[in-house]
This record gives sequence, structure tokens and C-alpha cells, in this order.
Amino acid sequence: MGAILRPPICYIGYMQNSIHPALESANEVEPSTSQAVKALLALREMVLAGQLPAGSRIAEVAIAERLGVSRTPIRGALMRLEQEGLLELLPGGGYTVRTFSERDISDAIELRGTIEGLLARLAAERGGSQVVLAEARLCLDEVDRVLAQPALDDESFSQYVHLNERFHALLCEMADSPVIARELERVVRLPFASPSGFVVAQANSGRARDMLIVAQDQHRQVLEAIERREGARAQAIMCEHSRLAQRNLRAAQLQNLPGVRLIRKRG
Amino acid sequence: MGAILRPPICYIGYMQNSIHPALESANEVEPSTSQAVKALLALREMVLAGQLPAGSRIAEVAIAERLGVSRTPIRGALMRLEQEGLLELLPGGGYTVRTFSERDISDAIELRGTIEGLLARLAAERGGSQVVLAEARLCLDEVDRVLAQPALDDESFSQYVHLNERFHALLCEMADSPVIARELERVVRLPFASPSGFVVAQANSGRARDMLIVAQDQHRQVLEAIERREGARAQAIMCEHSRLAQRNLRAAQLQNLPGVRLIRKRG
DNA sequence: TGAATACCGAGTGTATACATAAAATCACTT
DNA sequence: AAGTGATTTTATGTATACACTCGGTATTCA
Repeated sequence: MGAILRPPICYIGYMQNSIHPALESANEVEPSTSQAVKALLALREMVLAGQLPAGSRIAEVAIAERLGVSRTPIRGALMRLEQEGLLELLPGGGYTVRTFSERDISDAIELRGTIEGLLARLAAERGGSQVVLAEARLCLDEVDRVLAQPALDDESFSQYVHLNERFHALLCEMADSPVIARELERVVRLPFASPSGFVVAQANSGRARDMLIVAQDQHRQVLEAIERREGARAQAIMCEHSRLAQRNLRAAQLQNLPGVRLIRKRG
Repeated sequence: MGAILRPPICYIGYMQNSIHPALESANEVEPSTSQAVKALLALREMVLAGQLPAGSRIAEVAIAERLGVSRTPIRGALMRLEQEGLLELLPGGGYTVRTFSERDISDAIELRGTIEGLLARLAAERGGSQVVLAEARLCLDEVDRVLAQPALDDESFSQYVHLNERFHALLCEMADSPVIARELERVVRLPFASPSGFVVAQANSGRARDMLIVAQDQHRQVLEAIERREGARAQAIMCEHSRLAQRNLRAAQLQNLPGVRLIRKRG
């Protein structure tokens, strides 16, 4: 498990290919990655890190020379990030960093919970394959093992996040619906909407482990509901499950999360 | 109401700027529209009309000369359509037309119903502004007037579709959630997931008007539920409302719908 | 002195040229 | 004859050059 420990744990899609554009010209992480991918990852990181001033237009040329690529891949990345909802189109052309109110984030989490609830119901109704169900059980067993210790260190949290994302991915697989899975992936990319978005945020809190215990219980129950073909129950549990993130949104200290700078205080 | 009668009624986003790329060089619909917009609209039409062979790679240069623009806006349009879910990335680069199984379409409709249900619940909980509520009531009154006649002609159907989309848009406004509204718009763009996607498909059916009567009743009930702040009821009605489209998916003759060619029979 | 117009600059939108990778075809060998 | 290898060709990915639009500023006229 080669997961990085502290900062960029939160977003599902970013874990496996998280690039740090720290060094100016030394960001040759892999020679095989195309310029377009490089630009996309770097720009997303920059946006989430708050390195781009929100409100003013993003200068393409400046980004281009900063990343050492031409404007073409930059423009592609900008288009894509606008589609993802991290950027906004300006009336005169060009893009700005989008900011989110707390209610926007709350709505994003609610939407994720709703879609995951739908997935859970479909999984129950359609009855996932025994193989995937067995994998999910094993996954939860591993989580139990991680949570067995009374106090969790960073390594344990990292493992939990990994297993958590794996379970949510398995849920997708059980529902066997590429269309819905695809849209869920989009929603999860919205800042703070990820299933493990707030796990790290409260990692230092004393009740952090207790929260994870509750979440794990919900995972157990939803899997049981799916196995018993209890669709409505599975849906309800999964929807409620997302409200853990809602609670953390209010209680958590958000300093260490990527994308905090995108939250506007009032407006 | 400058709605075109027969073919391109079905997709919300396409109505106001539906371009027919019929004439080769005479598609100067507006001189102010950028090449990028032109390419996007034309390509989307081509994909939905089934003019591009599904399965094989889309040749950029061919599209470019056919539309009379360079490859740059074409590539932008391809990227965007891939994001929208109409195209698929090929492993070697390039794009293909995506095809949908009947279950994919069914899932898309279910997803739309789920999200609209969420919107209805939020609208009820948050209590939409009196202005929007009044507009919605007026909208439904107009629908009543259209449905008053015993038999509906094409003009009436067109009016219904227009009012139907307006009501769904007002629902979005009542919920007052830009984040969720944005994702709903994406889902609605999926082939056949539009709220009025199957209205036209069964326009010639004898029971067409009856279906619309049922839909209108659901609209009335959901609005009442929202006004009374009955969130769960509003959610349930709106979710069930989308199942009308599910039924039509099975029963309707789909010949006249844009995007039919994207349905693969088995697989 | 204020306002309006014109000029200049910065930056996006578009087109095209080039490089590279993939695919298809042909030849050659087994 | 079939399969594998090399070569050619075609198409995508990338960079750059150009055009045009939108702001800003300065200048001029009333």
C-alpha cells in the first residue's frame, strides 16, 4: 500500500495518480504520461490547493509556462475542470476558480448519499455476484482489524480511507450500473463530497475512532440488507451513512483538507 | 413559442439552440456563434442521429472538413461529448460513439427520478419562494388548459413538452441548489433520460393523453406536497413520476426519437 | 476640467504545421 | 498458406503562429 500519509488522501480519483507540482521543472513523474494528463492533474491540484486567485481570470499562458507545456493541453484541462465543476466559465471567455458555500457542500454530500442509496437498492434488487459480496465481506473484516486498536495512528487512518473507498467501489460493482456509477464518480469529485473526505479532517479528534465505528456498523448493515435483498433498507442506510459527512462538515476542523480555500464564508 | 414541431423536441438542453447541420456550407445560423459552439451542437446532433458509425473511431479531420472548421473546435466538442457520456475514449486515443443497453437507459431514468425526488424534498424542506410557487401553479394551470381537449394534435404535444420542461425547471428553482441542479442537467442530457423524452415517442398512441393526465396529477400532488412542506411525500411522488418514462421505455415505439440508433439490442 | 473617442495591449479563440504513435499493408520466412 | 516482421501511412497529440475581441489608458475636443 503505497498511499501517501498526510495531505492528499481525500479524493478517490486523485489517490492513484496524485502529482505534486512543487518542483518547477522536475515534475517528470513519468515520461509516458501525456502532457494533457500532466496538465489536468497539476491544474486540479493547483485549484484545490487554492494557488489560483478565486474571482479573477485564470491566465492560460502563465499556467502553460509554469507547467512547461503549451496552451493546448492547458485549454483541455481547463475545459475538463469546468465540466467537473471546479471552474466557471467567464462571460467574456476564460475561466475562474469556482467557490462553494457551505450549503453547496452540504448539497453535494446529500446528492452523493442519495445516489449511493440508489446504488445500494439496485444492488439489493439485482443481487450482486457472490464473488463481489465475498470481497465486500473481506473488506469489512479488514476494516474491523484496523479499528480493533483503541487509538489510531496516521497509518491506520490511511488504511481505513483506502478500505473505505474500496467498499464504496464494491458497492458500485454490486449495483452493476455503469451509467449511475459514472455519475456518482462525478459527484464524488466535487470538493468534500468524497466518502472519505472528512475522515482525515477529524483524524486528530478524540471521537474520530467512534465515528468510524459507527460508519463501519452502517457498512455491515447495508451489506446484510443487500444480501437479504432488502432494497429499501439498504437505500435508507446508505443515505443516512452519508450524513456522517454532513455532521463532520459542521464539526470538523478543515485546515488540512485540499479545497478548503474554495469555501467562501458567506454568500 | 417558437418550438419546432416534430423531430428535436426531446432534450431539454437542445431546444433553444437546436441546429440542423443539413446544408453543407449554409449552416451560418448566426454569425456570432463561435466555431466551438457550432461544432458542439452539430456533433451532438450527428451522434444522436446515428450518422456516425458506432464502434469505429471518429475521424477528426473528416468531421472538421464536413463542418467547415478546423480540428481545434472539433477536439473541444469531442472532449465535451465524452464528458457528457455520448462518446467513449478509445485506448489508443480518439473517440467512439457510445451505445446504451435498455438497462442503461432504464438506470438513467431511475437516476433522474431519484435526483428529482431529492430536489422535491429539498424544495419542500426549504420552502420555495412564493413567486416561484405561484409560477408553478400557473404553469400547471396552462397544462390543464392544453389537456382539456379530448384529442391532442402535434401543436398541443409541443406545448405540453414545453410546459413540462418549464415545470421541472421551476422545481429546480424551488430547491435552490445549484450543485444538484447542475448534476441533474447532466443526467437529463443522457439519451432518453429527459423528462419529456418519451412524451413524443407515444404521441400517436391512443392512451397518450391519459398518460399525460396521470403525469399532470403527479405534478399537482408534488406541488401541493411542497407547499405543505411534506418532504418525504414530495420525494416519493417525484421518484414515482419518473417511472412513467420507464413504462414508456418498454411500451413506446421509438422510431422518431433522436438517439435511437445508440441503443444496442443485446449486450 | 470632464467626457468621449481612439489607440494600444493583453489574452482568448482558431487554424495550421509538425512529431509521434498506432494501425494497416506488404513482403518474407517458416 | 499462414504467421510474423518491417515499413508505410494515417491519425492523434502537441506546439506555435495569427486574428480578433475586450479592457485600459491616454489624448483630444467641447
